[in-house]
Amino acid sequence: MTIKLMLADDHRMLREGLSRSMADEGFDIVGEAQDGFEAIRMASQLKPDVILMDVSMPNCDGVEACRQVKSSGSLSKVVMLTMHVDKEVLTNAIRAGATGYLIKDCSTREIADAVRMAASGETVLSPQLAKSMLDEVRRLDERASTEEERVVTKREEEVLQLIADGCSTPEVAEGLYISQKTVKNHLASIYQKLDARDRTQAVLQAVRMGIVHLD
Amino acid sequence: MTIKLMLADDHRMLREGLSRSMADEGFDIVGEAQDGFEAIRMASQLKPDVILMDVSMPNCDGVEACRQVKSSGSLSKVVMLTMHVDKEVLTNAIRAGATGYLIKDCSTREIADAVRMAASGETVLSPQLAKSMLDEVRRLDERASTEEERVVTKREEEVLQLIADGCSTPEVAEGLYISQKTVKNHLASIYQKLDARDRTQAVLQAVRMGIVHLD
DNA sequence: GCGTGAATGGGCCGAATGACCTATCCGGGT
DNA sequence: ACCCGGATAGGTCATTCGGCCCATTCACGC
Repeated sequence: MTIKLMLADDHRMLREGLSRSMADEGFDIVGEAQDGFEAIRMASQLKPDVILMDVSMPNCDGVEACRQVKSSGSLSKVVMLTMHVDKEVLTNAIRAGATGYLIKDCSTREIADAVRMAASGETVLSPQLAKSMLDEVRRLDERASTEEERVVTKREEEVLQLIADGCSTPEVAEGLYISQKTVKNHLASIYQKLDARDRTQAVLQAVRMGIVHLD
Repeated sequence: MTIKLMLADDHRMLREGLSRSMADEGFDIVGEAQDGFEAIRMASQLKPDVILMDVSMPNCDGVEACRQVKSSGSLSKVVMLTMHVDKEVLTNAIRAGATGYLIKDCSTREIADAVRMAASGETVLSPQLAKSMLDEVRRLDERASTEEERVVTKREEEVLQLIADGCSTPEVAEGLYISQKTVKNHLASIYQKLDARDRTQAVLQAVRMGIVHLD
């Protein structure tokens, strides 16, 4: 039960290098396509378990080719290869039905692992991509947990969160055991700090800044 | 240059099974800890390349132990193991400085791959976790691109977007070349459909549903 | 043709909102 | 001892907002 692998990339050098490496890793290289159209044709004939597909190719790019292959009812898994980390392209690839997404400078070993995982139906992200996602988590997290340099005070933050949760001014007052007037004062202060002119903009800005969270 | 691996898990069965499997995969198992404190002590003495650390352990859980190890200046990479996919725990683990995050029912091969990647400094996510992240992308994407089954009409969507962009009622009216009254009518309709009682809640709900986008 | 829903518009009214002003109290830092 | 910022609270005011009536037009489908 060796895995049938198909390659699609317009650069001969890269294609042949990859072919050799993957063969060494024990995969059965059933075909190599030089452009998107060829990839679509070959996929339907060869029925590979996994297709390693370059994002940028002449005659129908990899994302579109992936979409075509998937919509043809093929069971082949598609792992996209790309030169750079690009969130936009990643999103499009996912939309097109790609099972994995790798950047090209990862090691032969990593590519092989990704192909094996894809063959078994697992979704695979390039470590660098996973890292960028996690970095984002870290970034958002830091914003949220920075006690110092806080733009709004703790109390103002509480007001914002309650408003985001759907409370009106009197309800916020009740929730915080303070008067409506104080709530309005906090809001006025918030508007200045967040450059907002009403509660709607203030909450949206707070969401953007990670100060409050949507359930 | 075999990779020095340390294990930290309170279940003897799992620890020994993992130890054997990882040894078979070619790793040098330099130590096994039974709880968080022991893990911290052993990490500083043994200086492993990678620590496979269970999230839940007596005497200082894995996340806290990871934090301690990292803050002690250790260069050991920490890969967290957990029973279930939990976004909250994942976030905490990342915050604590974990290099990877795996769920326990993944294969020996996957764990081995993860350890190798972690050792080389790559961030690793369990395929299932990566998948859940991608699923979220897919979900959001579908919401955004579903032409049919739209909850709010095109016009209502335009109103929502302008309000999210910071426009007041008269400004929305101006922007869409309609009267303020019509804007209010659209808003009233939106409130019903989105179960919101004011523009703030309507916009937040729209953001949650992917109907409008924050710049 | 007839109904339905989307989009447009009006009037009315009470409540909510935001702007601007003042004031007290407290804690931390100069 | 003094000042400052945060949190509390009040007043007044015009504006906005949302609820509740209503009507017209147009396009689509049955």
